[in-house]
Amino acid sequence: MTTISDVAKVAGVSKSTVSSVFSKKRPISKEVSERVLQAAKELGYKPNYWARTLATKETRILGLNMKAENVKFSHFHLSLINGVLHECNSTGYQLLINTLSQQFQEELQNQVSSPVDGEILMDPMERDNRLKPEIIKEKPIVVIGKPPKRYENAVSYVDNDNIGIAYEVTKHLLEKGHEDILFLNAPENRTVAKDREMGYRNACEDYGIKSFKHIVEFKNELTSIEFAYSTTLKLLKENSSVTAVITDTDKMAFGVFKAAAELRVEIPNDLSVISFSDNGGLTHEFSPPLSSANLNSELLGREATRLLTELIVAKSNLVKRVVIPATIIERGSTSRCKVFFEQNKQNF
Amino acid sequence: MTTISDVAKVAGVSKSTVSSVFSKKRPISKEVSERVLQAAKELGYKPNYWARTLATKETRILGLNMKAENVKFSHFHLSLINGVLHECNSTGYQLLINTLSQQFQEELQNQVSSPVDGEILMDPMERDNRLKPEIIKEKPIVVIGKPPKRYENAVSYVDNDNIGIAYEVTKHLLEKGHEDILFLNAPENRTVAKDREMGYRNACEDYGIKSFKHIVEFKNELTSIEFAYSTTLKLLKENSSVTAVITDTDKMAFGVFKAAAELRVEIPNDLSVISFSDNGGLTHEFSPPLSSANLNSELLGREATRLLTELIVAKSNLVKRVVIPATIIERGSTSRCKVFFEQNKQNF
DNA sequence: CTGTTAGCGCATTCAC
DNA sequence: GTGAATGCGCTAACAG
Repeated sequence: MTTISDVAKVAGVSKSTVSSVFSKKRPISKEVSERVLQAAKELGYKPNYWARTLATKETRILGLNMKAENVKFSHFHLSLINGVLHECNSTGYQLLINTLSQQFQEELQNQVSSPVDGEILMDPMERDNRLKPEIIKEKPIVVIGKPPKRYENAVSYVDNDNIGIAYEVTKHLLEKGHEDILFLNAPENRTVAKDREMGYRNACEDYGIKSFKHIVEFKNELTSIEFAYSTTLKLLKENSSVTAVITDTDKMAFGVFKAAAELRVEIPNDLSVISFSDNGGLTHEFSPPLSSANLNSELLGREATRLLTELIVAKSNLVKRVVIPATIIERGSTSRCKVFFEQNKQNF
Repeated sequence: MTTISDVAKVAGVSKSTVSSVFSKKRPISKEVSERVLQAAKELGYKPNYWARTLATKETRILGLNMKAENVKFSHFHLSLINGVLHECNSTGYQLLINTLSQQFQEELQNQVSSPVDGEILMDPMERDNRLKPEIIKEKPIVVIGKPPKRYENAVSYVDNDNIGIAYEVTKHLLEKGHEDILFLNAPENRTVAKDREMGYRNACEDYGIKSFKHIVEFKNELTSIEFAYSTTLKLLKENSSVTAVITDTDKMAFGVFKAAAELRVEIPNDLSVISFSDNGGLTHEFSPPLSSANLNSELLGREATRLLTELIVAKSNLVKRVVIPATIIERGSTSRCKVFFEQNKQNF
């Protein structure tokens, strides 16, 4: 490996001159500059990333931190990353993906400061040990999704309006005449769960529905499909008054479809199904195709990155927030409530 | 920022002792170790990543290098990355995604050695300036796909058996009685193109077909969909003897479907279509669903990572190669050749 | 088992 | 414009 000293020697100049030629941080005469470049080329010299970093405290690397539990990228992550990379590319940052388990990182040998200038945190949890006052102060962090309540004013984040989406999704069903809507929400420890529950409840209340007792939390022993399947199956058997289901993800919806098929309940005729997110990119795989909200994940990624680089460049410790709009896409798994319209036949 | 010296001072020991407590690279008495840890905790100390790297020459970061032109991750990349991350996770590496344009990286201010221990190179091209003798010798590199011929024995790579897949795909059509098969191949500058052409030609020859003149290279001014659309349209108009099309990607197949629809040519009755790859994850979006090869991209990513870490750990400069199997998945866009079977009716 | 010393390769003062 | 000296924070080799 050739170093800056080698180049300096060959070019007959000092190390600091070579440094300046590459960094362009102070003017160098054209003549000297060319001599240095020539020497560098001959020796195959490139400034050493780590040494430079150690001196400048800047890595020009952005981090994307995912919990190792969900190390599998879904469709949601895919387009989110596309958004992130798009921004990185235009600002000259590289992206470091960190999916190492908390356990691994906490082992003594692996305890190291992070090699990034700032970090995007995905999938925030209610109790998330990636978020601590010490850590937040160390370097810029942008959360994607809603941070735990105690950090809401302490950390910047980019999120959808989950309360609003949940409201709209529920309203979508209510306006089709559904009055008994099952809501299969995200696990309780995910920060989105509360917002979505609130949107759901608000909509029900606004439409005079009192039976929003069907909120069910996901149990971690089962996969989300199994959970949705067993819960739906049980409910449909016990309580046939349920005419619509809202699921947290398209994966969950698979479980609902499976349960419905088993009981010969037709979708959407007998049961409407709609999902909050199209994380898995599976909406088209259903028959009928699954109605869902579109969370605009590419924009989520883009704005998070933009915000992060802004904080880095400005060396700012401001706390900012960006809300990304979401839209509902009807695909065929939701329809008017048969029961309701039969009961109210005389009114039409 | 607190450093190792601060901790050493507070704990009343030397720097190297503190270092060893964290790295565990030499035994430290329990008593001292606890005192150091205590001090570290009080001060909020973590070893500095870049200082450590500068001293050890190890970053424990793997690079994934994509050309910036195709900075958009497709489905193919998604599962490939899942494979890469899976491996990273079990070996404790982090993943640095580098999509910076060649142009950016070549500007003087941005010239830096790479911050990774080794790199995976995607989408190799015939003339690829990421592959040069100097670079290859610097640190371990694993190419995904086929490297340019002159580097085939100089660099490790993981690839599908593209000749074999192309042969099988073509054979698949030939055995259904198709004798005039259009092949919309990848752009000439992509290294896969030659292998696929060879497989196609071999199959045609083995089946006594001489009209394999329909190989068409993609022109860069158009999108692949436009290219496929216009080429197919033109050909179907001029030369209706074409009864089957092989496309490089599922995206391309969209163009074929579009052209067919416009001419009221029915798929698969009048025209069979099959794609080499399901890069876009779109195969199910077609009606009928698109038959295609499955390139096993997750395995591609996993094996590439495994190979790379092997080379890094062994400090080896061996050149290795891994071939990942692919399979053909029939989905409905290919069928027996009507023309052929009508012509040969008497034989059945 | 622990301390001392000497770099790792670069950027950044401060002189000239 | 350029050079010399100093330090970034850590590990490693040697010594005890």
